[in-house]
Amino acid sequence: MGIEKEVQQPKFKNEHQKASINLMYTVSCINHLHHQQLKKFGLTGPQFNIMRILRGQHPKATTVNDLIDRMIDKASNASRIVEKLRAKKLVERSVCATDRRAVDVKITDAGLELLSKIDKIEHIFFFGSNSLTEDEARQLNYLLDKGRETQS
Amino acid sequence: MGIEKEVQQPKFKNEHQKASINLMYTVSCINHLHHQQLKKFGLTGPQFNIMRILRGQHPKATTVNDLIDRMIDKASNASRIVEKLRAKKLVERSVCATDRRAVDVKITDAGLELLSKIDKIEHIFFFGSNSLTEDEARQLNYLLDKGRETQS
DNA sequence: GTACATTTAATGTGATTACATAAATTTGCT
DNA sequence: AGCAAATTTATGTAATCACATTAAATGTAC
Repeated sequence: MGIEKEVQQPKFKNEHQKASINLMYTVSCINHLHHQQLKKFGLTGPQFNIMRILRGQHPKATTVNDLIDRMIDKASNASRIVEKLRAKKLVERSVCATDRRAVDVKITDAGLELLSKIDKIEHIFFFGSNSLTEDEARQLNYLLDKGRETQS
Repeated sequence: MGIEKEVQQPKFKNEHQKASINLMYTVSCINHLHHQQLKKFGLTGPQFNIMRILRGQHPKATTVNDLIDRMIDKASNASRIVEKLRAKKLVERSVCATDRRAVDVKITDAGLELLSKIDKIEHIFFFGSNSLTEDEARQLNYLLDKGRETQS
């Protein structure tokens, strides 16, 4: 269904305004889907995002600051999210050996195991995997990168 | 800057996964920008969204239920957002004449005036207005609509 | 007309977010 | 070395969100 129907707005000022609303609406749909599915595994979206980053670095540790840099939503509260994950024994936290201000975070075996379960619904993290061709997805990535260029 | 650099992830499993992350990252940027700018006018993003819907219907009233249907993020708490706007005298609320369960919401003159001020930074609500051509924005809209098709 | 299900909005709640601030450590300068 | 500035993380707080529940009005079947 086109965005006009979804938000019941028949006309937009221009394609750029429509794109702005279309983007926000699309991501809202994605987030709701992720939220629903991740709930079954006891994770929130930001928690899952951090877990994915940590798995990508495994077996190396990642500092909280690195996590912030790599996170999709850089404003979320990384250290409190890490604490939630630690309480669930999905990550370990330790003072960094070379910089005692920093905190090294590592995914645990239990964390890796949980992620491997979530891998079974991996397709929900692939946007348009059933409707867009690889080329179309590539084109979408190109347009997003280009559109972000002049955002301030 | 491409999404690989932004989230420091050199490789993705496929273009669809990259698109998913790219979408979420892009909208996170948009939201932060909107948040920063709207703060100056004392509005949050969802509040502004509702105000825009009400202006579009003006001078007709809109029920809370209609607002929910039209909102970009349909899960946010419409009636509490309306109450915030009413407290600022930007909207009026009245029991619907034909269905006393429903609540009619109307934008006030003060609300319209505030929106006309925000119109001066309208360009921030046009995604990629300085970097994407009209055709490219149209293509982006096409890909978003198509990609959403098979989301569940 | 009555009883029961449905619709519509508001509210209670626990969790999360945004933002400011604090505390500890490191860096850089002289 | 000594000291100010910068960096890194954690925390306090108010606002917001997700979700379940409640309350009121309407619709429907008999």
